[in-house]
Amino acid sequence: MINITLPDGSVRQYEKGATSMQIALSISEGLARNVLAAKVDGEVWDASRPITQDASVQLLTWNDTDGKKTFWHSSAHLLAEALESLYPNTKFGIGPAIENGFYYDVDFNGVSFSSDDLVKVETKMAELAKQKNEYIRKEVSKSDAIDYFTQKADPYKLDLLENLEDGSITFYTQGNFVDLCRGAHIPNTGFIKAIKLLNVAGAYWRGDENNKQLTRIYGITFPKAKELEEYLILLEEAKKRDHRKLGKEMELFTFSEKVGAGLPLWLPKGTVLRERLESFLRKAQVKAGYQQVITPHIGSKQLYVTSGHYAKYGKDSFMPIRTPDVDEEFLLKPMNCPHHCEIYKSKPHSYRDLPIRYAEFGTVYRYEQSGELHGLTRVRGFTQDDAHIFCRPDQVKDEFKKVIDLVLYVFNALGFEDYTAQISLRHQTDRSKYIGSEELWERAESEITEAAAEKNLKTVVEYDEAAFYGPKLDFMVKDALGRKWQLGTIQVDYQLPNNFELEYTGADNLKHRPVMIHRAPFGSMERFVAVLIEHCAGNFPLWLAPEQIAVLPISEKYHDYAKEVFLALQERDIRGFMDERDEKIGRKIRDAEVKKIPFMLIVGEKEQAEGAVSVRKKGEGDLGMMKIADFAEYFSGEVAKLLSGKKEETTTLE
RNA sequence: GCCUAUGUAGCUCAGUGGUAGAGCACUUCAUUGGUAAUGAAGAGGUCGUGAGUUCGAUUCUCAUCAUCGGCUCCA
Repeated sequence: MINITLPDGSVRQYEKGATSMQIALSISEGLARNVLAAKVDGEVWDASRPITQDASVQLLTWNDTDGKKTFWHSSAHLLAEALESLYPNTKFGIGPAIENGFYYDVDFNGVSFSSDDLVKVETKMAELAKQKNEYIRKEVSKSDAIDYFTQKADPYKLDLLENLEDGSITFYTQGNFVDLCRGAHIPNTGFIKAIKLLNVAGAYWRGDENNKQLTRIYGITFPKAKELEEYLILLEEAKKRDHRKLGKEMELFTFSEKVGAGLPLWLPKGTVLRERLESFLRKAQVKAGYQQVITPHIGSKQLYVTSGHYAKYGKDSFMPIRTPDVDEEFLLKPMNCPHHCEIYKSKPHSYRDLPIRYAEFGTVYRYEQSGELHGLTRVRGFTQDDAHIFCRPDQVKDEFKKVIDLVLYVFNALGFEDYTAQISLRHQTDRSKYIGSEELWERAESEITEAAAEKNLKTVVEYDEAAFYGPKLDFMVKDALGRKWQLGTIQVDYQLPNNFELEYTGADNLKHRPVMIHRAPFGSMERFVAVLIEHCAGNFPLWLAPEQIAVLPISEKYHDYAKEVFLALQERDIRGFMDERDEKIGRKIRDAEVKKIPFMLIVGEKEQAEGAVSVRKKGEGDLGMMKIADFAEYFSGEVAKLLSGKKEETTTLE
């Protein structure tokens, strides 16, 4: 007999060789029907795999992340089986589960395949799923495995096998399809009830552009048809929130081929939005002890040679600008920090002066690869809400914590709750790509980690994600389509102060080197606005909305009064427009709703007589009549509510 | 940069080897209205750009630019 510990801590006894499926059956039949796999001592196993010694077992169903992953990974095998039966010469790369679904990288050996062919494959998959073929695990020796794939002439599987150790190699078979696979899998293909292949894309074998490009087929599956329907509706909803679509519709920004790819043009309404965000942050930064600075858009190449960035990124950058007479070279500013270092150097500093915090909404230019450009989230010219903190080594942790406070204040005020804080550290073993001493790195890494812990941040640690000059703490959020974007970032840098030979005079009257912290709560204005648009589906917080009110006269007779109302509110910094078109009120309201205007002010005979407006709130309807001054007060109250409440700070209407 | 797809009016999209159409938006006229679309008329495009095939190209071919979905990269 063996002892099986269940997640609730209870221990049950089973025959040696019992399977997770049998354990599930002993608990309840309903559970057994839903078991996809099991975690045995922390490792995901097939539910049919015999357990031969005492173990802790967690049964996995669709409700567990690992259950879903197993389900999707098994679906990838089903996709491969369908492809092999439809396109017999196909060679297979890898087919993992991903966050939402799965993909399989395949080589069609010259046979053309496009998204039009997906339906055919889906149909085949559904047909194979109905056969309820079991996923059968088999341990094989390395030589047998090599023989099998040599005979099958699959170079990718042979390549994978090279890195596997004899004795740990398993094959999985379902129906007529055999795959090299670690597992685990769901019991049989019958669990897969709803299948959707989403798109086709190219992907290099092993992610290396020197290798052959394979065809990657993305798909998603569900145990119930209804869940697939819901997922597809969700995708549709996400598309409606796409910042590129809303940005165009709401006239926030545009691009022009003539201006150049990846160079956004901010339209008047987008500019209002951006400037509101900037002044919001500027205000918070003044309170936090930052000083605003301004630096030019180009800088001598020598500046970036000094900083070390030219050596690392110069060749991928925009080409240097040359002066006509002297042989001088200038770069479009790819970053603000070297400029700020020179500001720091413009006068001597005492340890008493530190920390010094220079902030700048600095526009930078980077030559991003053409295939990488994407709306406002990935562009070639963008404005960072940058700042550099120059401090003493003993101040790093405290400053770091203050920056975390600032980032959280910004996120709170804007309603971002679903973010991840990622601590990016060095590669665990390979230290070759980093500059700076081991001692400084260790110190920086531990201080970041401690600061995050002391601020109770929920964090994930990622190795090999640090910048080459120091570790960082990044705030990641997801866009409407589930893609993750880095917004805020905080980075410790012991290197740049060295390169620029920054100094301060210590209490000991000796020269010391300050530490730099780079930080940007928004990241870049472009990316932040993009994510914000998707986050709120274009329904911006009242204080940010480019147009906060629409004054809608019932008819031409009340245009003069409407103007009076509009000017009175403009006087109080309330933004908006008058709709003086020759349309009926119903039409004006509809158009204002579609344009996502937060407040509609309807004025007609009654309102004019009483010096009032009829207030209609977007999405909620008629709020009734108010005197103009009362509305202005109510409005300011709403703004204040949005900006306060969540945190200690309050900001008044700007 | 690489692979796949796409590019027609301000926007969303039809369409064809014989020099283009719809809806919305826009303009004009009528209408002066009370909480999600008043009616009528009109104007608007060298069909992304360049070259080739052809009697003739928006349509076919090639190149190029941009965009889409990925890959790689990201100070």
